Amino acid sequence: MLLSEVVETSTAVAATRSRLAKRAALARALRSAPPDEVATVVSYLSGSLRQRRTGIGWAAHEVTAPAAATGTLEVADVDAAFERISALSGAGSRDARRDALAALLRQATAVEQDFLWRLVTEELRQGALDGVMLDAVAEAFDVPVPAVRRVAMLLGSTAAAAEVAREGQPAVDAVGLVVGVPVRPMLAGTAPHLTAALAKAAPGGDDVVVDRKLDGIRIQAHRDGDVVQLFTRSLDDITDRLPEAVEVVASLPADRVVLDGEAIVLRPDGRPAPFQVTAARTASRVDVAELRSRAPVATVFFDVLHVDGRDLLEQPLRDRLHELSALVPEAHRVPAVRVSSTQDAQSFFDATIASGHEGVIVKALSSPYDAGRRGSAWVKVKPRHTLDLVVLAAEWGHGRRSGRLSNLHLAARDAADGSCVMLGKTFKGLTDALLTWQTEQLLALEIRRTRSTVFVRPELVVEIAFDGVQTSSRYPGGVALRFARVLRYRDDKTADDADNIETVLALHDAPS
DNA sequence: GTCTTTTTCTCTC
DNA sequence: ATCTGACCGATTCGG
DNA sequence: CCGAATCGGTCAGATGAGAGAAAAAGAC
Repeated sequence: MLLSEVVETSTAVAATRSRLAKRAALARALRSAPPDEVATVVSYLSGSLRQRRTGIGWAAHEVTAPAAATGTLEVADVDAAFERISALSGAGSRDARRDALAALLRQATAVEQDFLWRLVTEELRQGALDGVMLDAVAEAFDVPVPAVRRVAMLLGSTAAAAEVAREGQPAVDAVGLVVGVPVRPMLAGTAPHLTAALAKAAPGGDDVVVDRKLDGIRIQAHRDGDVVQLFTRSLDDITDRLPEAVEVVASLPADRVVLDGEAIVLRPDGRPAPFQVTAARTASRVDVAELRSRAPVATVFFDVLHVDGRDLLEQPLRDRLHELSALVPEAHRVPAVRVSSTQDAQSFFDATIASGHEGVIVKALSSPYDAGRRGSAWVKVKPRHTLDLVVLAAEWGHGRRSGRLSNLHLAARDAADGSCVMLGKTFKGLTDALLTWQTEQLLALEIRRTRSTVFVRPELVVEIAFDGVQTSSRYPGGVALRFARVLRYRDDKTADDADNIETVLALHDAPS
């Protein structure tokens, strides 16, 4: 299949805002793709290359090449080119990658070059990604959407699901969980407080379990006999980085098992280490033995998807938890309670926060393991902090925010001298109306600008919600806000009324 | 030529 | 990660 | 009973923080 056909489809998809029309256009392209190219076409038309890492990013935009007059590039050639590029490493590999990229771009027309850049940078912006593509696969090959969703979950990608779907429903139905092949993890929705979470997860007052939410990294463990593998939320294999988790899985009284859980570094007193400590530990690939002795990870599980030949994905959580408690000792299970009242849930939440943990996840006991979407069977609740901060600057937005000032630079006050201490940036929580309003206000306060940023007199005060304060080497106060988002502007406050840096530092739990 | 610092990318949340 | 706006199917409302 | 308004579930897109690894660039 020609790349130009894919690009034409993408253009058609981008041209309409209707999801049904996008789906129809995508389905048409999938039907005309040859069998061995379906997976690549699905990948490209949902905004991703097939290669997980290419070593090419924003900096490679320096690379330019004259455009070809006619589109003769085949999808398979593009995939092969990126396969070669992603295999390059060692000294001089950056230039080798850029040369290979330039060679590819020379074969592409101007519109194809643009499409390839958007693929490489993961910014296709055609209004359809994996979710719409999944519907399109179902339409193209006349298979029910839930069946396609199920296969995409089991095989870990919609591209792999499409290869099966094109063979028809019997092939789709024959797919089961394979121990060793990571499953897309089930995700949780969010709620502002417990009452809302309970209403969302158990609308009819159904039974729920409340899990402690640990601030570590998600781990999916597969064991087939002596072979244990660990995967992250994005299905990266990190088996070699967490030997202590491997040992836990290897010690379980089952031969073949798939578990879902969390790895987290705990302090000697059992309280959680700051997230940065767990993140650094789980990201390190060298000297794992040494790191293990300094920052051992605790491994705890909260779900089980397979035990000795039995797939449990479609079983209700109630039954899966029964299997989990029979298989995994309590020390390696996430603390959880079954609650019959909001008060019980609240006291578990309060105790969880008091012990230093992140929050809770409310789960409907009747729900199957439904991966890939952020449904309402699991709902997370975390406490929220707020501060009134001064706006120091704002950056021009991109895409649907272009022409408006979007990303705000935020600062607390230093009471000693009235100066401002920057704590981070945020673009979240802004409505279109606020975006327009703040652009006008900030331009009136402008003192200087760079290409991307407008700096202003520090007079506007904005109320910011955030999850916590973390150690920072980038910002002058040595701390930064985690997940900052705008709640509202404080027209009633001046910069002198904004919160002080001391207030922020008091919330900081320094790593030990 | 070797060691240190900076940049870029990829990953977690 | 969080958040807003948009799309769409289902349910409720107005006449 | 039919079309319009409203609601709830999802999706896309805009862009945050830090840390490690690898390669490039700088210092001498």
